[in-house]
Amino acid sequence: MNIEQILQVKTIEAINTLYGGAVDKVVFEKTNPDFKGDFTLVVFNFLKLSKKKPEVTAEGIGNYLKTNVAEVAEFNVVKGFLNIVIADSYWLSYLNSISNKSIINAELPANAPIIMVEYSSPNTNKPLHLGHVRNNLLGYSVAEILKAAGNKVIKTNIVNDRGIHICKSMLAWQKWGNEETPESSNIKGDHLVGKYYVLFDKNYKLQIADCKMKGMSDEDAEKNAPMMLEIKEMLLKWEMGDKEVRELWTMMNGWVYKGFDATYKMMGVDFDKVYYESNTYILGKDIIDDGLKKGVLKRRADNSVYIDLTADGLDEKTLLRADGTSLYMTQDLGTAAQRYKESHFNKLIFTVGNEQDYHFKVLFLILNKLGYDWAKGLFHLSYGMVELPEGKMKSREGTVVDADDLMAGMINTAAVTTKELGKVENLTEEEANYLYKTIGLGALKYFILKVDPKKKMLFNPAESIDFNGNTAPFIMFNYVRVQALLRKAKDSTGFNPTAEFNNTAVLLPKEKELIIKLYSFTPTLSQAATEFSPALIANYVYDLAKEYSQYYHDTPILKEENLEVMCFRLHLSNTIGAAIKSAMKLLGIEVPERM
RNA sequence: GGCACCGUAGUUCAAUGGAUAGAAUAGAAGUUUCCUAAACUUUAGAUGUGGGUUCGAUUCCCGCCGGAGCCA
Repeated sequence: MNIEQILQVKTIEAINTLYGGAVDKVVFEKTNPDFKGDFTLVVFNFLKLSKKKPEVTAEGIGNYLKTNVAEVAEFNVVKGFLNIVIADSYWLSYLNSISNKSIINAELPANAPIIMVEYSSPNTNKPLHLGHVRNNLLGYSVAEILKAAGNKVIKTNIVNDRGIHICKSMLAWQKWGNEETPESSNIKGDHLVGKYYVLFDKNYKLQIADCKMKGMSDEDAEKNAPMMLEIKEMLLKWEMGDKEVRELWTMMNGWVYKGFDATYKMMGVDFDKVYYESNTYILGKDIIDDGLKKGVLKRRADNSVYIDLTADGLDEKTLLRADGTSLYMTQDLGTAAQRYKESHFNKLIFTVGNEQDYHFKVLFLILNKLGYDWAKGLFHLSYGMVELPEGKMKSREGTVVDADDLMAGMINTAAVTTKELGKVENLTEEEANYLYKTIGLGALKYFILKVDPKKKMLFNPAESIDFNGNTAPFIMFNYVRVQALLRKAKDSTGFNPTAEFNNTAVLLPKEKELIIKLYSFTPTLSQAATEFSPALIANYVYDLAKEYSQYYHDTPILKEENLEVMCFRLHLSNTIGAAIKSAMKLLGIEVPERM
């Protein structure tokens, strides 16, 4: 049991003994910095039992804890708040117990829950943009966090590689491509395909305008523009397995995958299993049959199949068109079932933007109504859109922020800044380039992940992402300072970070704060895992780095004359450095050894 | 029209129903013969609006205003 759990148990005991009332749960929170104490209990909830004033109740519980819990050094009461001070000796032995141990358990228990995390899921008709960047970083980080919290994680990606929109770039390439390839044009494959997607749209719009001139309505013009008819025909051919169309499709998708791989690699994300919609889009019809049999789904007079969700406050949802063709919902029902069959997951997390909240609500509801037990484990990790100052990104208006450009820009800014600060003197070119990449991409990842996933966030391309203040470079900087201290200590004093330390001196207030901060790593990790929120880790690691930065500024470490105290401070620094590195890893951010 | 979401310093972000609403950045003023100043210190500045529940509301409920989204 850790100290918090001891306090909880003993407080329940205290209330029972003193006031004769049963409480099943009490919560201690961290004491507000303006008051003396480490943990605080708010006693207002127990007044009904104690039938005494808040101050008297708090005083009673405080006395009980002080007598019955050895680690409680003292306490004070302010109104209904009971502030508990834990003895320095406890915090010192706690630090000893965690220093040199990995703060995250690498070993998974044999019966670890299986969690499948789906993220990224791009279309193969255009390169990745800032919205995908948030998705990828979020999915990857959540997977890391769940792993660290003791789950077996399977990262998956389902590539949307078929459909009418994919035919657009294919048709444009056929018409105007002149056999252009990534090699011949020296354009990254996904960008080359994106170029033809845009080209399609441009010419299609001209045709629509032309049709309208000839007197068609808006709707008819869009439906009957020659290029629309052509891609519809192409899609039919694709579905019938037409050799020429399939070959073109295979070739162009190949270009895109090569491009995506490069982007994923740069971003530092990966997948255990990749699905392709071209293999899964047929799935789902057996579920429809099952649903019809069970009477959960119904057939309309025109032969279309639907589910009535009006009792749940939703609409009637069509699941099969009158002509028997399926919809997105149909295949999503099928793929979910297929994945369960393959992996027997306990949970399946879909990392998808909040514009699809309704879709997932319906999807989960249907699967639950069909009586599949595993449907209870489905979760939509719904994240907010990334907006630009002028509003939502629109590919048609050319306002998208391209993922590759963004990352390259960040690395470049990191290079310029690092050189300006004169920090590259003793580095080889290779080391310098690694440093620019680490800093630039770290800054970008932190900038995105520190925001609560549920909330929309704003990105202003005109203002470059900061490297000062609440940023990854600041956090890295504090890690680097620790490493510099440790190198020097090893050279000059032979400091051994794996040895136990002794410290009989009284802890400085900041030292105690730092140890308590380390103590809260584990609860923060479990909270981040239950809430699927890397932002909690980001905020935590920033707080830790900031506290350490103040400590480093105010407190001599290597210059401390008392050897025992110096040794303790080095241990503390070392442990904080390790915690920073571990936390950053959960965010998918590497830290440099020097900067 | 129906459904769900959001509104906190100039700006970008925090705050399991708890104490005087925290940071960063931009602004003002300082700190370097001292372990890496991408730092540290001081200062000024915010809960859209009106009700309700509560000992206590940024947080929960209702109305209004404003913003973005999904469904036909």
